[in-house]
Amino acid sequence: MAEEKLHEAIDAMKNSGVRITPQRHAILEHLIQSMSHPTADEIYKSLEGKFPNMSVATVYNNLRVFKEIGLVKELTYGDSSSRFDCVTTDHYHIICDDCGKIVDFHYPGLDEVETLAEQVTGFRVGDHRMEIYGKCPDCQKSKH
Amino acid sequence: MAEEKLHEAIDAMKNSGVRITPQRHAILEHLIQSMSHPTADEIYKSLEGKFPNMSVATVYNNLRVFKEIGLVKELTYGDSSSRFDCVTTDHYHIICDDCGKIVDFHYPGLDEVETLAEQVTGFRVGDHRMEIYGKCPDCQKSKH
DNA sequence: ACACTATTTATAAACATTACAAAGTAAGAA
DNA sequence: TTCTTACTTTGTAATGTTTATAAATAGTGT
Ligand SMILES: [Mn+2]
Ligand SMILES: [Mn+2]
Ligand SMILES: [Zn+2]
Ligand SMILES: [Zn+2]
Repeated sequence: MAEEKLHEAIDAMKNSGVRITPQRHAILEHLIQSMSHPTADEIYKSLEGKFPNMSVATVYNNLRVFKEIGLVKELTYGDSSSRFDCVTTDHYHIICDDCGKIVDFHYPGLDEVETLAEQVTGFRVGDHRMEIYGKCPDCQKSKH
Repeated sequence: MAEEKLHEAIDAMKNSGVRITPQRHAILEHLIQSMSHPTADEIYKSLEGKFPNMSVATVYNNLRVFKEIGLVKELTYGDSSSRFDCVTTDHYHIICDDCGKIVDFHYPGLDEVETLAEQVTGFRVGDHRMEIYGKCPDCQKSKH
């Protein structure tokens, strides 16, 4: 399943004329296998073992390339650094205020809100984003 | 109306034991009168004339103070710098992809989504955020 | 006026991200 | 396979926003 997704991603790169380098392969693999929403630096650190000489700029460069060909989405929250999501199908996120955990969460698109916004503001709507904030089950248990 | 809002803000500061300084007064006044969502640096630059010696740190410090006593909200988008909103009643924003314009937009809270997310994820939900992206009327006209 | 504390200022530091140039490499052509 | 070339990686410097720090300043209550 993850294997399959990686192959699809590599095909997408070939079709876009983007070269497949060992670094790109590893970054994609990490994104797909981790099943999380890592920061550029987390990816960089997780690949230190395999690529002791890889530059952090390479991670940033390639995440941008992946974004451009639609392989990943960038998630920008208030905190310092962006996170990256290789699940590009529409979904929302719910985020723990205490520990920062990010969990995927599906819901039909908010078409009504988009339509109303279009009517009220005169904008031509293209997209929207939504996140929900709260306390995750683990953090609810700890009596802090 | 803006005058009134400023007075309310000053009262809130008094009640919170926060001193009223000329800088704080000016920052609040700018936030209220501009009717926009300025960055810290935009506020800083707009007050250069009146306060040639004001430090940019003062702007950041005071925006944090205002946030703590609930006078402003910080808006963090993907781009580099935070924006600040002195309208603290619940509302959403629609943002132009081309020129960055931010327009307020009212809609009943998305209670359904919050409830569903709570059930599906086990999180205890506290809050949510949503923005809509599109092309503003002005940018639609220009044939770029 | 005095004392006390909050605030401002100037500056340096932190941090994520991008820019740049030189060295290295993937991929197609010969 | 070897060659060629444009793309990629690397190392480092630069950028831009925000925070930390310490000394100077200014509100506030006595
Ligand atoms: Mn996700
Ligand atoms: Mn607003
Ligand atoms: Zn948590
Ligand atoms: Zn616009």
